Amino acid sequence: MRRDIFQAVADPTRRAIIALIAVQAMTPNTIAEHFDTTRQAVSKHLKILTECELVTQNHQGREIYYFLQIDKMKEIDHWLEQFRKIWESRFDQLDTLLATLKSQQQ
Amino acid sequence: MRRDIFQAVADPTRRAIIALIAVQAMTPNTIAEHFDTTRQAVSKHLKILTECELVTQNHQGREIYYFLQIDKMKEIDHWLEQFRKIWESRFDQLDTLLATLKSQQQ
DNA sequence: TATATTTGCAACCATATGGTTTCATCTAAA
DNA sequence: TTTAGATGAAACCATATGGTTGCAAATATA
Repeated sequence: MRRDIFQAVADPTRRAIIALIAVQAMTPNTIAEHFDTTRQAVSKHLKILTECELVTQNHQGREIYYFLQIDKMKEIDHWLEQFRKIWESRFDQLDTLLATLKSQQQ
Repeated sequence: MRRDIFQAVADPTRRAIIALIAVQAMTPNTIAEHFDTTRQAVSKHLKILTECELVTQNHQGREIYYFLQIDKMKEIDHWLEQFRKIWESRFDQLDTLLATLKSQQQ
């Protein structure tokens, strides 16, 4: 079972959970109140987010606060870096195609 | 069937395809040579990438060159923006937790 | 101590996903 | 015109995914 940050972020509910707890740590019950789904479903999402180290637990009595490991989000940013270089330097989206046609002529 | 850029990017093979054609447009056959899978599987990935407008086709005779719509990648960058603001301003990852504890005391 | 609250986990289910093989279509070349 | 190459689409399959309900464990409260 693949567990990486890209797969974690693929689900829209998980993206919403991430945005939610980025502002303030929350318990599963509180998080579930924000969605039209069961607490258990949210709990499964939190498990996935925990497995890829995107969130961390903090036990407070019988409540468990989940908070975002924002540094982990930098992995996506880092992956985007290679493309950012391209879109910042490229005049036109057709450049790769033109490069291809040019290489074909060789 | 959900088709957004986050779901498109969730698959490691698709991420590799994206990185591959970011440099130079390629045909399905050429792309498939880079992976330990069938051409048809690559074709399915290209279909998904096309459906969410991450790649575009350019017909050259009986060959079809696929090239990356790099601008679409900016959508991920844009989504990351909200978190970038946080990780650039936050001294410590525990800040949200501390904020939570503080709000509890009220 | 007995009860209520919060949570995680297991079992189950319908559907999505990623892969394969097979086949039809379109275009270039003999 | 016939043949070969490049591609997309359909059918099929094993597994992953996201959801549910039910239950057990741990902790706070009456």
